Amino acid sequence: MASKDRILRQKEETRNNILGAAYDIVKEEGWNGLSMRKIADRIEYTAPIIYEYFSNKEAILEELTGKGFLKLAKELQTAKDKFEKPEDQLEAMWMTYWDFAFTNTELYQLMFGVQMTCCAQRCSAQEAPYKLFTGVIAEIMKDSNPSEDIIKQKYFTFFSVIHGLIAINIINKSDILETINAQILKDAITGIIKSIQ
Amino acid sequence: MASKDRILRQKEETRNNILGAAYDIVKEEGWNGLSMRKIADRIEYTAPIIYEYFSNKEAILEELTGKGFLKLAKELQTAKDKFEKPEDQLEAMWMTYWDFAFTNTELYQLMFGVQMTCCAQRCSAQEAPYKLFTGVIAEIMKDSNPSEDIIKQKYFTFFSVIHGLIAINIINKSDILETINAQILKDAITGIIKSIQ
DNA sequence: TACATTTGCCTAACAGTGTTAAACGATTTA
DNA sequence: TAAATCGTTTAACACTGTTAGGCAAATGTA
Repeated sequence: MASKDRILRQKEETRNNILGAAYDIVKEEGWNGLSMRKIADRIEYTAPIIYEYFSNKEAILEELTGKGFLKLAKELQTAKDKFEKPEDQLEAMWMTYWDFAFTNTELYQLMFGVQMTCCAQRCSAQEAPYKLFTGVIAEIMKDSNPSEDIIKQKYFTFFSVIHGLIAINIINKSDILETINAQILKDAITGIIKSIQ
Repeated sequence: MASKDRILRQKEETRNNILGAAYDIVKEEGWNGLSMRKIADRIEYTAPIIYEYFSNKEAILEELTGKGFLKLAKELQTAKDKFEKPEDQLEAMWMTYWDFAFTNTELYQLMFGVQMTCCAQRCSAQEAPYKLFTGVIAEIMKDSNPSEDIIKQKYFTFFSVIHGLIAINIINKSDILETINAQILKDAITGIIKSIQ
């Protein structure tokens, strides 16, 4: 009964086709453009058969997420293997992480819940917090006569740490110890302030 | 014709009611639970009248985003006003920012595009990158015999900066100068590595 | 007061979504 | 050959955002 094998192989293939089609659609039309019927169209089937491979749409996303983490882990490993000293390894790994996010943006969005806000056209209100922060930063740095770009950079440094920390906490729903949060937050803020004084 | 005024006031009121109802629904059922018909139900109207106040659903979200930034700016301002020295102001402002994110989580999610990933049950694959990083961090810190929590903390510090930086870049779609990104990234990575050696 | 116009609001509908149940033809099994 | 199973589709349900049409009350005009 070698035909059993062939059928199993075909099943595995269409399973992969579904995942591939889904990711292709997302790359072309974004996450909002993804629908079961569109996936079915690509693999030249009708929508209901997808449910014989995945229990629902979310299951497809979860599998893609899993594949994403696997791919990331693999790239991190090869980055690590290029160096001997752990300091160099760590730097290479984070650089790889950075690159991964931008060569697989859609995947990264799925894995870490980064949504493109509808309000991309920076509603003018968005400027107010920005100006408040940069104003104070400029005040602290006034002795060294910093350029606009330097101030912007310092602002983004602050923003990155704190927004990043907030994001993990929201996504992981307070899986992280409160003390760790407080420690990182305090370290980051005082550290960056010191570095700009 | 004072009735004109009353009608205008009523219009403004239902406009606010729509925004309020929308935000209430989101707080109760999350962003996926928000629909035009549910909003209409709350304000005791039918869905189409909402379109006399907002051109579409996205316009409602945009207005909420705007309100969010306004509220944030106000809170930042009062935090700033409590101190004289700019260093203290900046610290107070970022702490306020932090608090804002967690007392207005849904709003923050909308403003900065933080999605709760479906894969909240940390698909085991998610562990692989985590273990890779913490492994190397532990190696660097091995002389000081660090606890699990300390290593976790260092990992999250890295993650925060880099994920935060990635998130801004994805959301703002490369509005930020490449040089600034490179600078922050390099500063952060080498800085944190130095701090754990 | 009588007619015309505007306003406020609703019902119905369209096209799309995720998902399920029923059916139907082909293939495999007994 | 008859029965059972499999792969696939059609049809439907309950939603979604959004638009067009209509009805009835309020308003403006003669």
